[in-house]
Amino acid sequence: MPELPEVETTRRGLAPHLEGQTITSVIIRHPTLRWPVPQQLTTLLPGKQLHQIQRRAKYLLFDTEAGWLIVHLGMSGSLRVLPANTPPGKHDHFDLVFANGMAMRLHDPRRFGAVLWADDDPNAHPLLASLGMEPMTDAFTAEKFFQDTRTRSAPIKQVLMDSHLLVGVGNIYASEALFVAGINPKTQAKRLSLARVQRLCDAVNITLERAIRAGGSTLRDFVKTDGEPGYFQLDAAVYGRSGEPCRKCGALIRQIRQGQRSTFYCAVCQR
DNA sequence: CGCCAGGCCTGCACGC
DNA sequence: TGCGTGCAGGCCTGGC
Repeated sequence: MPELPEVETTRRGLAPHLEGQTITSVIIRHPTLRWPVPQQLTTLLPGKQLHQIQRRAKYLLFDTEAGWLIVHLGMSGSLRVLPANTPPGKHDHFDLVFANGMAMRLHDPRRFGAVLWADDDPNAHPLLASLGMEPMTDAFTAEKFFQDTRTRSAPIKQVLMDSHLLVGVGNIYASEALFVAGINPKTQAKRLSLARVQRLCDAVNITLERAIRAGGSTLRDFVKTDGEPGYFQLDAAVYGRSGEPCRKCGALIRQIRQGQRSTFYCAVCQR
């Protein structure tokens, strides 16, 4: 479920409730998510303060006095803040409990998510060390992405989702950004001109920023006692609109398979 | 029942 | 031999 905008919305929703709070206990109900949940969290974290919540790609980074807790939401994960004594549901695998009586609870039916640990620099963690450029930052430039794609003969849709080049663009936003840029998802990455790469990079930033803004209205949903955390509905231009008319030209939106993933596009607007 | 789902790592085959 | 690259498989559960 979560793509970068959802992860960033989660970060912004959690931060005001948890930053500065002291951790009193850690509850691991399911010891294996995508990878084993480090057992030592239960002894490392109690008594330690949570300074700040940061984000790198789709990883949430919890800066604590003892080190860094790293959380990835996978495809079905969500985090919320609730009273620590709230009875856990079937897929509530992990709690961070705080001195103020609240807990941050990880819910993840498919268990593709992860809870990891880094003693110091989380960006040096093996899973984060080789990540590519962060969109919506100065580090993300069209010139660099242009250089990086000169050897890539794969379709631009798939290259756009290569986290070693650029992070945070998942299956939905890859289709959306390519529509905004007017680029056919089947185009070989290395055949795009610098000007078109520039348009694509702008489209990635605009698409993600717009989705994050849309997520702002859901922030209050991160604190409540029951129900689902309520991710926002994306107002997609092409994603999931197979067979429906393009909002720009009226042609029917097409759905194809690329790398075992669905891609949606308008064959008229995207060349 | 089969198929689909928004992530992302691993391992394999291939070509330079 | 050692890489970068492209591709398939796999992890799980739930909804249609």
